Amino acid sequence: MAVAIEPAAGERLDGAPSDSPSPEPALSLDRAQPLLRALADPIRLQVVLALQDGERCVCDLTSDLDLAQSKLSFHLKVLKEAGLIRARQEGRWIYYRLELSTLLQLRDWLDHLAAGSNTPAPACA
Amino acid sequence: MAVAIEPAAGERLDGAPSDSPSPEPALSLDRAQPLLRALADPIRLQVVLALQDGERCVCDLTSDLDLAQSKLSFHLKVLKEAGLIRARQEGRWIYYRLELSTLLQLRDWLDHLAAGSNTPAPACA
DNA sequence: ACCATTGATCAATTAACCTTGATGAATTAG
DNA sequence: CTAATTCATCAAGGTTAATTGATCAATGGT
Repeated sequence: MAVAIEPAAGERLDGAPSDSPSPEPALSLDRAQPLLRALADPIRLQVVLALQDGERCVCDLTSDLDLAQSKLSFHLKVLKEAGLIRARQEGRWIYYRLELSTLLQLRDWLDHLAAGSNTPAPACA
Repeated sequence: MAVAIEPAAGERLDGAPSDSPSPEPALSLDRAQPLLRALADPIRLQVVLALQDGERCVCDLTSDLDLAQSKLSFHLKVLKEAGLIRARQEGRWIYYRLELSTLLQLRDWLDHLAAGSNTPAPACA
């Protein structure tokens, strides 16, 4: 016993204590796996990084990352369906932005995974 | 059998507040991506979960997860090459265990990614 | 209305990955 | 030594995912 680690859900960025804007729903294995898959691609990671500083329209991303329009669109779709980014239309441009909460949920999931890794259990034959 | 599992490199498992802001080496994009890829597979995630409670030999994992020996071996190799697990031979059994620090590094990387996500930056045309 | 631009979608090819079954190396029991 | 067990590795085949080029819908300017 004494290993329960449920409290922290949404907080613990760096020093920021503040309040809790979102308790983060806590991810199940089935939900974490698709997120990992969506992030497990060099292009999609670049996209996510490019969105770190805020929204960007597809046209900008295309030139920033030097990608074929079709290619970028494909990866944006994967990220969107995974719930990692969100689209917003304005005029004839479409802006994408990170879905912070999803990223945080994944972080928390990894955190639990690591935290839940306790000790022994050897013995085989 | 002692079975001590590293004193933990990342800290902040459960209650332990401790200090040291970044005990983990800090992951670069190039290093985080292969880790995500290695985890982005249902079987490999199962393996990781199965190792949460400690070391297990391949034979046990095979029956626990009901996998063909060859198949499991393949996925163990992927995880090992990614640095997420480590093998230890004892007699004619090979025990695998989680490489906690790698998992923590990835968590920290995600944490930075999320923490570094500010808001503004619209404006396109 | 017409045309240019933005971006999504589709079909076909290509590439990456996973699975399977067989073989081989190392270890241990008889 | 021989046989059995544990596990890694390899080659072949199957499956899924990514890339490419073309087409289409929507928006906005003229």
